[in-house]
Amino acid sequence: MANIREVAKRAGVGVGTVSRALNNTGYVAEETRQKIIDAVNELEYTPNELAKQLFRNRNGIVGVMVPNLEHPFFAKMMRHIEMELSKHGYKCLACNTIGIVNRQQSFMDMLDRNMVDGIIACVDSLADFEGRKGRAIVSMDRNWGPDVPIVLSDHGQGGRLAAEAFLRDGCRKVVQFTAGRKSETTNLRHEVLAQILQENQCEVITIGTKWDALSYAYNKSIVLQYMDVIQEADGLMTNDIGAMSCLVVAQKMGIKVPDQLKIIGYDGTEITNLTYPELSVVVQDCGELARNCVDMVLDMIDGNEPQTMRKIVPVTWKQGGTT
Amino acid sequence: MANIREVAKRAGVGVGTVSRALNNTGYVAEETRQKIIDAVNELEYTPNELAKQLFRNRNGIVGVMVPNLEHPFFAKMMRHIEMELSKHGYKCLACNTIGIVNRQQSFMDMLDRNMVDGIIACVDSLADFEGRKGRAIVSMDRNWGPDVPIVLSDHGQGGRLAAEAFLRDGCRKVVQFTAGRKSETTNLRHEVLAQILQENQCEVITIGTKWDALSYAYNKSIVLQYMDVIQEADGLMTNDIGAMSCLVVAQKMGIKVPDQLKIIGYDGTEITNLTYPELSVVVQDCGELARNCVDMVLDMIDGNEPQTMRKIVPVTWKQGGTT
DNA sequence: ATGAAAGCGCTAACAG
DNA sequence: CTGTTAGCGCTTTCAT
Repeated sequence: MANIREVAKRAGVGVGTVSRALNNTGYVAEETRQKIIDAVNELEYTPNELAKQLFRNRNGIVGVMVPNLEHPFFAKMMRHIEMELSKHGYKCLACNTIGIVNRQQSFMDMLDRNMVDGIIACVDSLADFEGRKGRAIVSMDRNWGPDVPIVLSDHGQGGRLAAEAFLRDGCRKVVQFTAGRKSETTNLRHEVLAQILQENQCEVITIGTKWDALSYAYNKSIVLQYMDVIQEADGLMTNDIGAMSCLVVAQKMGIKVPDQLKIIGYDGTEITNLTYPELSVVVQDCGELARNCVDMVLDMIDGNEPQTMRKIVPVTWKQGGTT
Repeated sequence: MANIREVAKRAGVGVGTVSRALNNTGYVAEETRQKIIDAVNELEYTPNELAKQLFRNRNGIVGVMVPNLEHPFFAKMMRHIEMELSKHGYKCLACNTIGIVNRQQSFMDMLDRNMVDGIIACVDSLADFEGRKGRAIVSMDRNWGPDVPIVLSDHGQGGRLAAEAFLRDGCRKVVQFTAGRKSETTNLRHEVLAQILQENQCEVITIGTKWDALSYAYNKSIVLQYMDVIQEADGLMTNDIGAMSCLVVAQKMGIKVPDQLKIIGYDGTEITNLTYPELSVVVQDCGELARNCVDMVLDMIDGNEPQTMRKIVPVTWKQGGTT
């Protein structure tokens, strides 16, 4: 645990010279540099990042909040965000917000305490954003008001793609499960789906749930609870997990998919490859979402105003065997 | 961005007093305390954690390495580890190691640079552990040699539970896909399974793969590649994703599960609820694994020797519809 | 009970 | 080219 002063002493130079040599900043004679390198090796010196961080008032860490790290969609986002951050030399501090009171607030506080340089938040409520205008915060897929830039999928397009698939298959009565709060940006998919289907004389039943809790058991219980509604429908759309739950329950009850019921998953995470038939899905481009979140937050950390307050990323359709 | 000196000046006291008041350390008169609190509020002062961290030479962060944050098992571990760390006031720095060269090494370096107080590693190779004896490193499920304490599931028991299920169902020929390197602790499950089955006149075919890459596509391609072998078998065990891939492919080919083929998943992540029939699985207790990893690493951060170099956590059997 | 002062380990400005 | 010095913002003796 040698420090820079010991290295300097051993090399017979001043600490400033050591710092310059090690950081390649400013001039240092080749001979001197070599003496310093030797001293570093002999002492097994490694710079203390904590001291650098204090000096710079930065620590190169971005906090990433999601409701649940285990949820396939958020896990995927987290993977992409972490890799993208690492490309830029940043580290990723991960945080589950569900199930821990005040977790979100304490995470936001870390910005003030300089424990993170910025935050990417994929969570619902806007708790404690007040007074943090100008801080490096980017929201993923949730509207936190006019002061927080948001990166999100084109859910209007998502709703349209799903509607077109249902119409293509001649559906007359489609059920959709919505998640979380009304008036969320993410509910646009359901509004667009309903509008397009209704314009085409297809009935739409919209059922509100709180899937976001991501209890697989809860998902299934909801499906079971509404099974009578589903049985009378010929189409269904909800998030991946919900859709897969429906598929399983429908199969168990002898409903033929896709003959009697078309099912569309929203998100398109990898797990939708693991059913039979494979789920037809609207795919969110997590790589691109992550890239935009990271670019924006790093730009803000550098002190710039957000280039845009709203970045929309296209979604794609992936045909499976359930439509 | 007021600092402690400005607060002190405003309150008309010394910085030491402010520090003591804010941290409840040492005496401070009620009247003085109040003046300080007022100053804090007026200035909207928040302590700079970076400075505290330098002083303590700790930052309250534990690095957690996994191959892939998106893999259901590692995502589950990450969730549990993060929640467990947060219970103890620690933060979780997440890291994907797959697909980025030298990622693991640079993560290990962070220990030396004081960028993390400790590391929980769920990765294969032992790159760069050399010379770090005594550092706060805990390994999850991988043997990194005698100097690194390890927390792992009782894979012997896991193999036994699976074997018993196959025998109960009268299997005569069981295929198992092994993942990653030979001689891994995790391969014990396959050895025990093979031994028990063979003792009971049940043939065992062991096929080595590199599932760990966690490409769902790769999983499926492997299953397809060995489909002729699988078709002649009446039992199959591999990790959750592999097992689900098999289930899908088998169903697609008209193989009846579980009548013609019994399938057992190893890990027991939530996604195994999402097939029909639900997968029968050996469940790893990620909560308990996480608790032990965290307890050990925090203990080591406190400067203690590991209480044990090997902590084994029981697994459980969960009966699904595929056996 | 409190203020002054000495660091924590590093960087950067400044004078030579 | 290099050594010295003054901080970064905080905590903690140590007198008083």
